[in-house]
Amino acid sequence: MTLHDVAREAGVSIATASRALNGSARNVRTENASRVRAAAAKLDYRPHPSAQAVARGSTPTVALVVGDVADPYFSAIAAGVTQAAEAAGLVVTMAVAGRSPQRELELVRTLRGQRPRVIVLAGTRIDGTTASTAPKDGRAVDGAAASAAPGDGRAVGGTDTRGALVGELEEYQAAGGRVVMVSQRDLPFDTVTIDNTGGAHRLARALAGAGYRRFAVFRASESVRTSRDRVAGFTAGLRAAGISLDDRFVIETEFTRGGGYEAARKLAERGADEVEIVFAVSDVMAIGAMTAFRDAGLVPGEDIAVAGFDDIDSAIDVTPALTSVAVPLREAGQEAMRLALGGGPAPDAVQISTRVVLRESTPARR
Amino acid sequence: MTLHDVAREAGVSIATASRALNGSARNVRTENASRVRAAAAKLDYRPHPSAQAVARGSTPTVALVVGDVADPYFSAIAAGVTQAAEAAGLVVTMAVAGRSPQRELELVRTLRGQRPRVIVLAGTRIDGTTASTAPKDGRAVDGAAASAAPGDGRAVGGTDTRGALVGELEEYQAAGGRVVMVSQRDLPFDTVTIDNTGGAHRLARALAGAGYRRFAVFRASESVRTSRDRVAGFTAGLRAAGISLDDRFVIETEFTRGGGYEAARKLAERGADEVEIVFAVSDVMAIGAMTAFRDAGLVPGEDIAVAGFDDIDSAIDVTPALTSVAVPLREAGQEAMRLALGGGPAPDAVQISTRVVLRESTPARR
DNA sequence: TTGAAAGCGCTACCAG
DNA sequence: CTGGTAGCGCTTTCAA
Repeated sequence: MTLHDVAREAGVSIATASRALNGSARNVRTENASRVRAAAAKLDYRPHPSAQAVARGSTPTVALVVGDVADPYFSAIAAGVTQAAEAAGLVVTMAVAGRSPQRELELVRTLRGQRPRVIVLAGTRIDGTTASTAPKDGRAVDGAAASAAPGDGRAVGGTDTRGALVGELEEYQAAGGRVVMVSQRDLPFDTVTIDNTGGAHRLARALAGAGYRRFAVFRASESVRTSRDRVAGFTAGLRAAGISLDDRFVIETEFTRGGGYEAARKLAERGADEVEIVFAVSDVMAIGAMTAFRDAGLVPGEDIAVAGFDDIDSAIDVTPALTSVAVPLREAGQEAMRLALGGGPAPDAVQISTRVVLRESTPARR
Repeated sequence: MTLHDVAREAGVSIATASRALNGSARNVRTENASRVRAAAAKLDYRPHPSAQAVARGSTPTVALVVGDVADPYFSAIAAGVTQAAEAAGLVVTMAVAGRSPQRELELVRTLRGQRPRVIVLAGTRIDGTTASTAPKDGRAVDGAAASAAPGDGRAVGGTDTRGALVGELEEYQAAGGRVVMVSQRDLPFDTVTIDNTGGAHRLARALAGAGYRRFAVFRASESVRTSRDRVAGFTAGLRAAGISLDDRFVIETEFTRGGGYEAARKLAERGADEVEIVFAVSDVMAIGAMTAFRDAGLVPGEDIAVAGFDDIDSAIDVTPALTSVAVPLREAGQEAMRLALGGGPAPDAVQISTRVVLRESTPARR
């Protein structure tokens, strides 16, 4: 079952057998090649990837680090990466960072040991690698100081674990590995980003076009870049349509279903007559908000319109169906592999575009 | 950066360094051991898993085969497996079979090459490994003929690819590997199953207890074991409560959202006055059904009650919130690892229990 | 306890 | 084009 056996069975040297089975192109006489293949088939030979790895110095694998497999956000990306990787003959090894920067660093270290061809980091949507367990007071040290422009939020991220991570990845890259970040820009690696700003911009214009004038926005904390970008794009879109957003109706809340519920409850409580429509920066928030409105006696889509962002599956399951912006996460994953496999020089970047989907939660006015 | 360097730095032989860092227990003088560890730390040494693998003959990994990462059913299982595996210091490599038995076989072959410690197959919920691409006429040959009792549905499954798969896994197991199947029983491997029958049974009793008497059931094709089990459990539960199910109201449809919609549409069309409540064998079907009822002018939860199975996230996002049976998929994944890691002799089995969750879609009657 | 050395299975360089 | 053969980095007898 080893190459040795195959070679003997085929009556050639082990070197020839190796070449016929794996090595570079046509340097084996066709006849010999087929004898080897026959022998391999007969003996049910399977190459030993680890042995190949130690001999060549790298494994035909792509290491994928996600925050949480069960989160549709990550699993959609994972699906894309897996699909593209398998098409390229690469096996995916997946690790879960659980939104902890330390864990992420640890994993990258371990994974590097496996000598994968590619490392893909599908980070969270929070600034500074992942920030949920990071100190909130901003005194964290950022390892990649040179490029940490003040005010862009990158300073969040735990005492130097971010710097260590970047260092680790840079070494890996210098040694010939490919690194791709999904939705984390500003790092010296290939990057796939999502067009949050543009999508929100177009959504705003579409809603303005549908006749809406008085908007409310439910957004997450400033440190959530995704939220920030979406709000920025949305505001700009409104402005382009000649509409201004009243600060009183921009409500900061959690980036969760509960957050959306809470914000809507508050809004309904203090009287929502002045707003015709709510834009929540994510679908789960929007869905929570719809329930809250209903609980407060307002019928979503009639008394108050609601729009979200992400176009998650349940957007069409709720009543009324939710207007949203579709984010092709799976494509983002595929694109990440394309970047990794395409030869381009390292710090390359592509942006995945998003698409507005109007549904019954935002009926055209009049 | 190799063991060699560490050994030199510590002034010991490479063999000693190996023993100090990885090998079996206390056979190294404590002083030497700590010197080696110090050297390793100083040099930032990272062992090369592939080299270890080729030397020892196995990798500290668990190979996980799922049908589709983006499907919450699989991603929840994957999350559990990953969590437990990481806790045990194992890396997970994931492969996607895309519901094709051939692909699954191919993957197992490839994965075996990696010499993983464990192989976990999270099969589909269809009989015969995966049946979607299998012939429908039942003339398929089943490789594991001996145990293929007629009528238990196992005959479905593509010309011997199932037999080949079993053979492949048996060889692997004989060579010391551990195999665990999730939700596929009747195979000579460790198995984690979901208590579909019991859950459905309890659901039926709970609904009977809430005052319901006239039931309809939306089920999938007979070849979908999950559906079959749930229907069987449900029927038994009703019987236990002294209720019988009218065959006219057992509707076979697709195991999808669209299937649920279609079934409900038909039922509403021919008049649903005779039924008080519909049990759909999955939540997605139930949700589709709710929409269809609404489209037909019936208010779910008022004019007609609806219950599902799985307790997917959106069960609480729909209106009214859906009564369902929670299936702890993540735990199933963890349990799979526990089986694999626990020493028990191979064909062991555990069942994951399910829990009824009553919500507004099935208000108590009167 | 420790070191020397024989592999593990495969690749790739070097002569032929 | 092909066959030796020297590694790849690590584990594990086998003596010492």
